Amino acid sequence: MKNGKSRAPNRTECAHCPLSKLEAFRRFEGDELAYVEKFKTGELTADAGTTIIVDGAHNAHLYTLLSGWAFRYKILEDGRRQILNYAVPGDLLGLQGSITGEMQHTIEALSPLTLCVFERDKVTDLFSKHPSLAYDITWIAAREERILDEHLLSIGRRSALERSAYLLAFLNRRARNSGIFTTKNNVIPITQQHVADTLGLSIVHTNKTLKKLREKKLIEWRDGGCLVLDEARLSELAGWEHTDEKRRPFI
Amino acid sequence: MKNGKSRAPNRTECAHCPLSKLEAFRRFEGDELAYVEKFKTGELTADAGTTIIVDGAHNAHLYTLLSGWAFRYKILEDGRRQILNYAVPGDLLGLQGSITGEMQHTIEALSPLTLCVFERDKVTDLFSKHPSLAYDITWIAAREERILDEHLLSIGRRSALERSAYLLAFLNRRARNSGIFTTKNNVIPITQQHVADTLGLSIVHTNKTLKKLREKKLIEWRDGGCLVLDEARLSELAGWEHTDEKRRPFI
DNA sequence: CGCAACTTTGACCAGATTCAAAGTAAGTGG
DNA sequence: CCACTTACTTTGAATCTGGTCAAAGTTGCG
Repeated sequence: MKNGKSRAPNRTECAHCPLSKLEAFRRFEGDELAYVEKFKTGELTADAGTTIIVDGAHNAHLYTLLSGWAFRYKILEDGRRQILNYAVPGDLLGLQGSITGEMQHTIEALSPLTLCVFERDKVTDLFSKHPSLAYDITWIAAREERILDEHLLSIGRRSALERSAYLLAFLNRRARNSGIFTTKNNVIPITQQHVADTLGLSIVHTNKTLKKLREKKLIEWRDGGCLVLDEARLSELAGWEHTDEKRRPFI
Repeated sequence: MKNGKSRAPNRTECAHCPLSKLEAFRRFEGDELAYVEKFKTGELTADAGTTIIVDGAHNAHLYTLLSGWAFRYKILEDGRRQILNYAVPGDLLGLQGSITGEMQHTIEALSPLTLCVFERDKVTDLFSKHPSLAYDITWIAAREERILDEHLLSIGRRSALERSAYLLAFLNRRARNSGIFTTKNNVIPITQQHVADTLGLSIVHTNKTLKKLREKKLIEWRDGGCLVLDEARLSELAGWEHTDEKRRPFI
């Protein structure tokens, strides 16, 4: 568990938020932008491998991922780890710890990242003053639920090959939609250990399964991650039909 | 898929809601009660086995389970089924379909049940007029997320025996907290097929695993369901530490 | 009584784990 | 710049958990 957190020297103004320029995200209306600007109390950057939120600890903040990748996980006492989900730009982190603020999972940076920081205490104020933003937060929570439902279906009922295909199609799709892929780098920055811990498989079997996807020319493993060559065929192999998303809200 | 839905002849007034008398639930404050009373548009009863919400369909309603048991599931094209979660009194159903209202899972009655019916359209109004209730809804969504996280950890990383122990401890605990157990009947009304489909196991292996729990005198299988004899030891066997919940909100 | 749904058991098989070890790539300090 | 370390990937072999197939037993119900 590294500690590579630091306050960002220069703060991104919400008015110039790179996310709001992307097609995948909705625009702010009326005085929402001004409110969010006030709601945001700071910015944080972290290196890959940095732990952002620790399981069991109280955390007074909520975060929106501004750039980079992160993931959430839980571990059993003997060290078995289950990765629950991944975060890409626009995702809200830390909401699960609602009310008490006591987190029940750990969040770690998968790549260098930037976070917008919000005070948990101020959420009540947001709910009173900006019902539309409150609704967005609920929408975001409901969306995370739908994703977890999909993951549960995968881990519970799909074969190792189907699961792998699902996960990589899923991550590639999310990455494309959140603008995290540049023209130069379309690699999902995960190790095979991450894949294994997400899918409930051993690392050895994961490696053998990914080999099959490689042989089918659906993916390549390179530059410290996974390059998806054919997302559509991965989805098909997994039997996964992703729902088309309209512009999604973010805060 | 049975269709045993029907409008309840007599409607429970929120002022006399049996849930608000239970220790597990929070009380309404100020004019919340009056608002919820208006927000509720009707009541529905259904027999065990009735499908309440169908995957892929649009549903204009939200429901709160007033009495009985329900469960949510998804199926793959070839019929493999994954049960995602169970609902006990006080649980909100249908929120995941936010915005569009298009559901991505099916909800089925596990026992005879009663639902309070709300209009999805009116949620915006609720968010504007009652931030505290809006906050509750978000809290409920975040809580469901935490539960799904636990399930994911179980299915992904626990052995068949641990998984079974976890599920039964979990369901027993939820049942106790929601007042669904009477003094006479403390049986969780599930079949072994339900357990199998929840845990990602085959029914044969599920049966053999449950046998071990029976031999350890942790459970009994009777009266069309599972009687938990020792919830604490089940939790221990699963390596599951449930977090103590304060009074939880409901609508 | 007879059907339908569910539970139980045994035998065999397969997918996935564990163990072991070697190969590869990137990063660090001398 | 090279030797060394660390993290990650790859492969093979043995083992085991859990799946599939098959069939019988049980329970509730019309």
